[in-house]
Amino acid sequence: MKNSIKVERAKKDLTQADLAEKVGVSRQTINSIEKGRFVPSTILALKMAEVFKTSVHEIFSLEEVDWQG
Amino acid sequence: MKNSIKVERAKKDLTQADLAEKVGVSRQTINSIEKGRFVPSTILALKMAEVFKTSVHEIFSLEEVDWQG
DNA sequence: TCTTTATGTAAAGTATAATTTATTTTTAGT
DNA sequence: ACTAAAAATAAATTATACTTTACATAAAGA
Repeated sequence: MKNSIKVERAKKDLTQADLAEKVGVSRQTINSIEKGRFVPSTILALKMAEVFKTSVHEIFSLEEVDWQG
Repeated sequence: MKNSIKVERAKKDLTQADLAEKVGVSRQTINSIEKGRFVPSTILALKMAEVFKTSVHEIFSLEEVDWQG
């Protein structure tokens, strides 16, 4: 799964720590998601969408590999 | 978090088992998510949206309680 | 009634999301 | 070059999504 968290943060001028605080997780969790190491829960994705005032689809998108396995 | 999986399944005439097979999880996992016992991963939510040909937001929505805690 | 299909739950186990603490590396500003 | 903020990463721990197996119930049809 790809994500555009870094771009959305830039648009709103938010640091990873800022975003973490707004959605209620740790700074490292945001970093791990942004780097593609963790797949966030749907609740967390919806919260990010709300903070960025956009849709989940604008932030996260499936890749072919996500349908394999 | 609320969800309208049952309604979306009805629209597409899919059983829990049908949906499970399409998104690659077990039937019990679908049941647990539909009943609100499990919060799905963002990958799973995106797959459901694709199967239902709609958005994650149409299927899942945050409640006040999700922002507490 | 008997059978089949769909659903709801539960317990035990595995995989992984998320936390905490900590260190290192980048980046930006002066 | 120096400093400070931001970002990247890691190890250990905790919480929880998801699987598997299993059983129970309700509805519909033969």
